[in-house]
Amino acid sequence: MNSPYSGESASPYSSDQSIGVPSPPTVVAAFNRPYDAIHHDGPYINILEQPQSKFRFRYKSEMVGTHGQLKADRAEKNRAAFPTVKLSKWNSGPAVIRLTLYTAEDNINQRKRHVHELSGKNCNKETGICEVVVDEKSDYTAVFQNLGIIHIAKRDTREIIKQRKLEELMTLARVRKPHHSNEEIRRSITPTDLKKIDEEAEEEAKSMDLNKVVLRFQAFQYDKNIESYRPITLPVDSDVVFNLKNATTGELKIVRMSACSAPCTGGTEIWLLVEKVRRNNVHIKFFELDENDREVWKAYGEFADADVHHQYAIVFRTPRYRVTNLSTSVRVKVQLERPTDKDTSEALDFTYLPDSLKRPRINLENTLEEGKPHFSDLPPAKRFNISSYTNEAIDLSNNSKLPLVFVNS
Amino acid sequence: MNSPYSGESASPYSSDQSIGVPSPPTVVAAFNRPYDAIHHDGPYINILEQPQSKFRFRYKSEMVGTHGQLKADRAEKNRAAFPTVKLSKWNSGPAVIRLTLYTAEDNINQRKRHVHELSGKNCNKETGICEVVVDEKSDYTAVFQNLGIIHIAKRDTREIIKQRKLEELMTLARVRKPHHSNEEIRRSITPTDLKKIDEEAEEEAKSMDLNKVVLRFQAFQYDKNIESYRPITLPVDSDVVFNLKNATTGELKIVRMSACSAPCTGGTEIWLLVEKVRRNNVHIKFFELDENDREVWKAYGEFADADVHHQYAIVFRTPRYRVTNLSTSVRVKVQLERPTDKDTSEALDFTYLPDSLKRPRINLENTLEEGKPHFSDLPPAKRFNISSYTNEAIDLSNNSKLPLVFVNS
DNA sequence: ATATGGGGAATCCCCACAG
DNA sequence: TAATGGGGAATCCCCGTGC
Repeated sequence: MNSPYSGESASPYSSDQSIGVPSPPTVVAAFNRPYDAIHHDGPYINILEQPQSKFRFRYKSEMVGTHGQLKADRAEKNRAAFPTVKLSKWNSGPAVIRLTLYTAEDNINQRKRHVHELSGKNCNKETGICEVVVDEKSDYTAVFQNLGIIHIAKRDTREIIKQRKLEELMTLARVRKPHHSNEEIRRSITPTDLKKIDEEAEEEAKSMDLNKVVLRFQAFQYDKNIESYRPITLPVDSDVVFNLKNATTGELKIVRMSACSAPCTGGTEIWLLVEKVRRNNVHIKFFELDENDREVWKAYGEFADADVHHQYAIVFRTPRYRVTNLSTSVRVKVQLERPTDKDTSEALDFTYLPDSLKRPRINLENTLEEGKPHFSDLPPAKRFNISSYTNEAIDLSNNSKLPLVFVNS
Repeated sequence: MNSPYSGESASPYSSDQSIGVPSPPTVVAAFNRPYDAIHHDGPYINILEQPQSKFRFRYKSEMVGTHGQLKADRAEKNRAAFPTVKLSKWNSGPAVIRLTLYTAEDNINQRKRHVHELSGKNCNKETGICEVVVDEKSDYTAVFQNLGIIHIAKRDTREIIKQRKLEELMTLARVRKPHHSNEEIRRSITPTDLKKIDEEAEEEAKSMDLNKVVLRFQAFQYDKNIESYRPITLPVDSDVVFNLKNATTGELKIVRMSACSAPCTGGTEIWLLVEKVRRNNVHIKFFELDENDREVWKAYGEFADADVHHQYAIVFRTPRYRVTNLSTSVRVKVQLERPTDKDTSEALDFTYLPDSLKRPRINLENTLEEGKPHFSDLPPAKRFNISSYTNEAIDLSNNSKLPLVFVNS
């Protein structure tokens, strides 16, 4: 009954902001843009430079040496820029801006403290939290150079979350019962509390996406009266930062393409070398833009699961173009597309050629050996599209869905 | 001075066979074939079925459930066979055949006990050693069904080797000083001994190849006089078993090839999808056999490091055939070849075609857009080999050594 | 050397299929 | 309903390149 959980507020997280400091801020931002806060009378944090959206998170084991810092989204290769925030509508002396990693749920209210940590200058090695002082001299602006994101191993997440929850619970209890000794505080935590924490930690660990984070900023000032820091702004979250080394959030890229034109009738086999994709989570999109860059047509390359070779190569067939009676060739675009997050690779040029059947047929059969199929055995779209010795493609995997053109004995 | 290391024999391993049992056998085989042992008067172990040469070693963490056993080298998919040995020239009652994993140095005398363990029926969970009883009923033959090879993580090897050496040292000391108490034995091991063990373990761990093992067999019989087992044969090693899940020892395989014929003049670009290769450790070998299966010609596909895409794809150019004035096509073979161990993939058929320049030229330039190079700009070997829209290959990696045919804007 | 980036090795997890 | 085989995710290690 004297469990900290059994106080008047349903959740320990709902306690008011004005006391618990410098434990991590837990009230989530109701806004993400400075102008959303105009109705709010006090100071606020203004994100001047968003972090880059793709960045490789590093494991602790990779923390020997250094591996480059999180840059600003709009950083150029020559002119580096870094995540930057400004404390606005504030001129009451030095303040601390605290930066903590949070989870990246779409619904801001569901975001929680992330297990991942920040590394670099101004970052606390224990907590993985970064704090910098801003003042008039710096125009109340904090530039976060030298940030790294430490990828906490999945196997450690449950325990870390549990410890943090325990910590929180004890802090809360201390606030509620300032006259109690540490020993009493510890004993006030019941087995039921512990069980609850265990379960919550389990659940949170399981649902935490280790491949995205947001940076949560909040400003604090030292208050002599309470001899500690208290928040002077609501927290604000940055855009999502995705882990670059990951097939579901990493960068989509076509590294090499075996051909960049094909007949408008479709069905041409093309080979792609790509960066880490997941066979069930990638499409090859062909599309056409009008002069105003509006998409006027799109279609997808065709391939089966078995045509994706170990996340790094895709053998597919071109889709038919929207018109098949072209008299001149048409330039369109191709790109990879990832259904889960709608992300796309850079788009490459691709040329649709007039229907080859309308061009003079050339008989090359005399160059074929006996025992090989004649061109006329092939589907129309293939019949002309390559000369004898490149038309052949053999497939030794026994689960390919595509018909073979030739089979080796 | 009373260190076990300071006894008369230089190495603790050189003590005579007749005492130390059932500690693992340590004297290496002087022979590997039964007929090598004919001059040897006593019983010997005869390997009737060698183990398969490629097998996936499994980590302890993979030992939930089962993943198939080590088969015999000549096992068919329908008719499974297993590593089998026979105790020959022996008819003095039941004996134990012990199977232990050893390292696979070419020089048998350098082989050491391997850190990897055996799993399955008859295998000791602590030691990873397998022992089965043979007798007249079984014709003194042991069939090792149900064997798995447990891959010990590299980070654990040093400590394991160290513990084993310590164990050995204490066993040796006990044999030398049977009247001493365990406590005394332990104290007889000096810091110098420990240091030496540490260093040896470090060195052995570093040099141990975790991707190959041999099975070492030796037979033992229970001796009532000494109340323990003693060896009745020399040990014999099986052929090497390579870890299948490894780029330097795993199976070489061409999964898919973009074309299986090209002109004899060489230089045709071909794409391969392959299983895990290492860019600096793979060649693409073209070769020709005469009617007696003697190799009469070979040449290698040309590619740069950058043409190997993440261990799974290779874009290369065909070598010129030994004759370039063919009037009919010639069938040769292609296969992957791994320099380090001379291993090769299955060979595929490949056809060299008569020089395309001798065939009628076909002008398809009217299908090309302006701004693209004309065929005549291409090297001769490329000029004819594919029609306009498949001759294009774009390369977006900025480190490719090969000239691009077209470059996207 | 040290800072940055990146490839892939080593380890671990889990799915699909054929019983 | 466990035995088999295999792909790839998660973790970790180390190399080439440019100060």
